[in-house]
Amino acid sequence: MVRHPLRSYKNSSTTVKKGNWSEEEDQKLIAYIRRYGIWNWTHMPKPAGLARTGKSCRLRWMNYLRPNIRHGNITKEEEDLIIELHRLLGNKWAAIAARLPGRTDNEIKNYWNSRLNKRVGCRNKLQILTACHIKFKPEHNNSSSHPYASLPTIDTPKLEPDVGSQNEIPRMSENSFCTSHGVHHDDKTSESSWYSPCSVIEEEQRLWEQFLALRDLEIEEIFCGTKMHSGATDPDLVCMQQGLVYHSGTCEDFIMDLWEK
DNA sequence: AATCAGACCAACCGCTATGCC
DNA sequence: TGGCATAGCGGTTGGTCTGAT
Repeated sequence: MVRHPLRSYKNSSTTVKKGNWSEEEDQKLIAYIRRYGIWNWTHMPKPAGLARTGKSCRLRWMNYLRPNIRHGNITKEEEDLIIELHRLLGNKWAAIAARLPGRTDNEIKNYWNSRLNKRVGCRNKLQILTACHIKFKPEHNNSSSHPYASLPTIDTPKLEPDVGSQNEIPRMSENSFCTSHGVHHDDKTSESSWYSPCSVIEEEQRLWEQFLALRDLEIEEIFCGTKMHSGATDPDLVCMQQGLVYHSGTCEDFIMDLWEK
């Protein structure tokens, strides 16, 4: 990927180059570091003959030029490890990269943002839906245009109806499914029937409520000292939301303690 | 063949952490 | 203890590539 030399700017008496690195610049940096080592990024560019900032040199070296860097071809094992580490550590790219020899935080971050984020996010949604015990059958009626129409069918454990209440939840069974039009009970022993319709908004609202309930449960579990088992929960946010103060250290320490265990 | 949108990714930027005086 | 310099981290930008139309 080539980046044009965007803009250069005057830094006191010298012009600082920005944008993509040329082969010549790379060689200069490599040669200099081989000869003198890394002693000070800020003051290194000038004696190295580079019209770059120290920051730029450091980034180029760390992400591209230093030995044992591996580029591309992230293996399935590495991918699984990234997903697992991200689940545990969140956006701590440096910490994740430290556990993947030869990979840089920048590469992992890019890989996550461009590929894994969507995939994992989608998978999490499906897990949430699974947890919500809802089964969709999009082909019925006009439901093909429904936003959930593309979702796969999910196994359907039973939900106890909120009998008698105004917001009665339709009874679900192995032969039931829910669409935006309502819950359909497909029982061979009786005629197919539809429970009261539920709008898309109501359905989405219920999904979110159930999602948040699950999240609350998870947060509660964390603060009860049990093992965190899913989701990259931001500990600071958790503290804020729950009005709690993690008094024996920072929230991050807490998460890291869990990680160590 | 031309155009466009989305994916990809190197590099930049701003902020924080750390070390030294 | 405070201030400064430097290193490091994570979010964002923007140029190129690629596949769809």
